[in-house]
Amino acid sequence: MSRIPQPRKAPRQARSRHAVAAILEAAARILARDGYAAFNTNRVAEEAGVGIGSLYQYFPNKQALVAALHRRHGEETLAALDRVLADSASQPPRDQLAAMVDAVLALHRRELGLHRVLEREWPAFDEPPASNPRDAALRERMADWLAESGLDRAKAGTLLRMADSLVHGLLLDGEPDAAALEDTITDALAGFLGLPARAHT
Amino acid sequence: MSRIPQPRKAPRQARSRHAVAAILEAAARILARDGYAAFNTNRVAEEAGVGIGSLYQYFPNKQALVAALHRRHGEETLAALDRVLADSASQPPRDQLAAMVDAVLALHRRELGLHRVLEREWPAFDEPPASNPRDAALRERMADWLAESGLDRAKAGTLLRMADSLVHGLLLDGEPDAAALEDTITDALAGFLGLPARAHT
Amino acid sequence: MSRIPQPRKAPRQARSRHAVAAILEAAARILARDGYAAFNTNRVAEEAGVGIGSLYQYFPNKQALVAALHRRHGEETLAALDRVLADSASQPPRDQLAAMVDAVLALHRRELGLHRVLEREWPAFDEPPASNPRDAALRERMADWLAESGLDRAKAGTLLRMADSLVHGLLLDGEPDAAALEDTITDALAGFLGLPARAHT
Amino acid sequence: MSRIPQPRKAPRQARSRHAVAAILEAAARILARDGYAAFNTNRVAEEAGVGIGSLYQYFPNKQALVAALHRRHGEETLAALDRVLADSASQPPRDQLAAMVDAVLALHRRELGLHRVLEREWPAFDEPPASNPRDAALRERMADWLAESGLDRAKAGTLLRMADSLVHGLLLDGEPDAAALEDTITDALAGFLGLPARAHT
DNA sequence: TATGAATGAGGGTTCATTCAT
DNA sequence: TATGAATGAACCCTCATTCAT
Repeated sequence: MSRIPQPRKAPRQARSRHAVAAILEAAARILARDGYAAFNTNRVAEEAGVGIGSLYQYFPNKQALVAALHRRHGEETLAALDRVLADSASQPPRDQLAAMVDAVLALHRRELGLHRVLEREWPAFDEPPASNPRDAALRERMADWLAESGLDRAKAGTLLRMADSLVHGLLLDGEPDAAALEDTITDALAGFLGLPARAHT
Repeated sequence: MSRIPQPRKAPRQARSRHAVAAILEAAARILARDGYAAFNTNRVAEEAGVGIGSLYQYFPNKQALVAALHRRHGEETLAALDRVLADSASQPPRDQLAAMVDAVLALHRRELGLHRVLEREWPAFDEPPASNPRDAALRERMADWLAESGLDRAKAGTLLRMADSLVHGLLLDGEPDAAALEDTITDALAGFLGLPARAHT
Repeated sequence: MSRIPQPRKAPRQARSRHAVAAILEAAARILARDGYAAFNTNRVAEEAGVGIGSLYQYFPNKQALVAALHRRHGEETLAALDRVLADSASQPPRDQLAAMVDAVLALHRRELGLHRVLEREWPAFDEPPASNPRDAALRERMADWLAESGLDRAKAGTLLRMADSLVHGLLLDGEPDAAALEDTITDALAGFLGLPARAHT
Repeated sequence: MSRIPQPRKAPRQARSRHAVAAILEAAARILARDGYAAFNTNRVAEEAGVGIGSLYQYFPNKQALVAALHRRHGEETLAALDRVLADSASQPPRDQLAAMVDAVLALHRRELGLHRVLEREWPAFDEPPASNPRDAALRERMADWLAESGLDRAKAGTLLRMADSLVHGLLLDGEPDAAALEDTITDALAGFLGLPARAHT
């Protein structure tokens, strides 16, 4: 119960890669549609159109499935932020921040149900969720951006966790009228960073 | 799986009230100490020194136990905020906000493990967590305070969820050096509310 | 995988004692009739007319079932030997030995199939089978008898293992014509102990 | 579950013979090192450096693997006894017997772990273990020796089973101080055969 | 009212075996 | 001929809940 499990073997053949993808898709679908309570390995295998044995050939246990989903989400987030930073290089920090919030929110809106479960019902692992290479890369990216913007590098970690918490807390559980969410979150993050308030709203 | 279950009967006799309290204590203890995975009704009854049958006399099912803990937490939060508002009636909004953040953080620091589980591993119920009388009262209190402080009443709901998200996201998963957490969260909330930044830190 | 499991709880009520007995009976029956391959906990529970959950209330796992059967066998053996020694106190060692062999063989003939499995298919536990209080008592009894008979106390352990091996090896796998088995085994044991050969055969 | 399976095909080419040998080696190694619980066909194939499909080309099923190991052991025993009888042709029966016991014990001491499993955890087959050509040859050899030594031919079968039981029962489960095991077993066998006790010990 | 023995659906995981490549 | 991905029956065990006492 101590290590976050890794995929058992890297799928090398085409058939395998397809199976792994199908399993992950099915897992995400079930998690999003029915919640963690309905998420069991037999169901995932069935929904993936794969034998239960095949599932266990690529994932050593149930947790590894969820871990893989998490990993995928982290990678998507990293890619999105990189894109945003590249596209908004010349803008003032306040606007860059807003653009990043926009991007992350868009990412989460795409798979609301899944992220709700991923965030809220992740069965407790021992390891703090933030101690993986993806999150480290994310932190590094943010720290660089903060420095370039004349802000405090050291706030990167807290900024990320703050953003994550707000996205999940406000988007996932929020009322459906959460239209101005981008502004809401951006204002809060800006407040934390000490950026000036928007001119007027 | 559709309604949040209520306690089956109000304990009217002294013995009953004692049993209910013991059960709730045991539940909180197990959740805090061992996590949701170890939280099962037989264990709770045993730890409470009560027969499993008795547990089901006061709680219709497992979820009702967790719901009761949530309720208790909501009530403590409400009481704490009331106290803070009464004590800081004459201060500027920024300071009142900081005092409230302090109080809520103190509340959570007291039972870190429990709140982590309560927040993160609460099995999905259908009902949005915010639709109960306690949360409504909390929202009302905040709305009143916002109005008195010359701010936007309508932001009460978002403010509360934001505060909750940040407390959990930063305190519960945070690094141990979370000393300046009060300032961090207060700054973010102030940013959201449009309050001026602190003079300097 | 290191300790031989003990019964989970001592059955205190009449109903429980009955359940435990039924489970043990069923386990013995299945082992004897169908072998270890067919011995699974669900089948045992079914054959015992008991829910699988009840089985696990009294036995922490599958091995504990087999261990309990072993224990029972050891106790029966001990009782039988005590009886024989009491009944043949005045006879010469050679005859006492023969009487003991007779008794043990009779014990095994009663439940041939079960003992075959118990002896041969016991899934490897880490603990050497002989390190339990029952076997210690058995060894003690034999050592005393050897001393009283003017023989070497130290041979008790080997004598017992030798007897056990021969009973199982010759009776359980033996040809059906194993009529003179008593003499065969007694002669071998007597040979080991240095007792004079029978007058004539 | 009714017939002891034979190797599916005799390996005629060099490559095949090598594969079969590697598989058998791996099987013996796993059995000796990790016990029957860890003995599964996929693991054997992997340890042998062979595809699981190849394993099933030479062995129709798992049992065939164990059967082959048994066969190998029988052949080694037969060869060893032949050698001993040839070398001790002129000695008295008692000494020849002791020499045979020595040889068999030496054989077993070489692969203690393996034989322990082979003897104790062999999953029940229907066929009595003694009804194969190797055992028949062994019995024949013993019967001839008994006759030459002026003893009862008919005791060959029992003698063999007795020897086998004692070797396994005393050596495999025995205490480490089993130094005098040769004498112990020889005395017992001599007792059974009616040979005179050793002069003095 | 309190108890706790009994239940059994359900779920994670293994592994002998097959068969397409 | 050799491979190893795929399979799924089977099995051990948990735990929420009931109900006879």
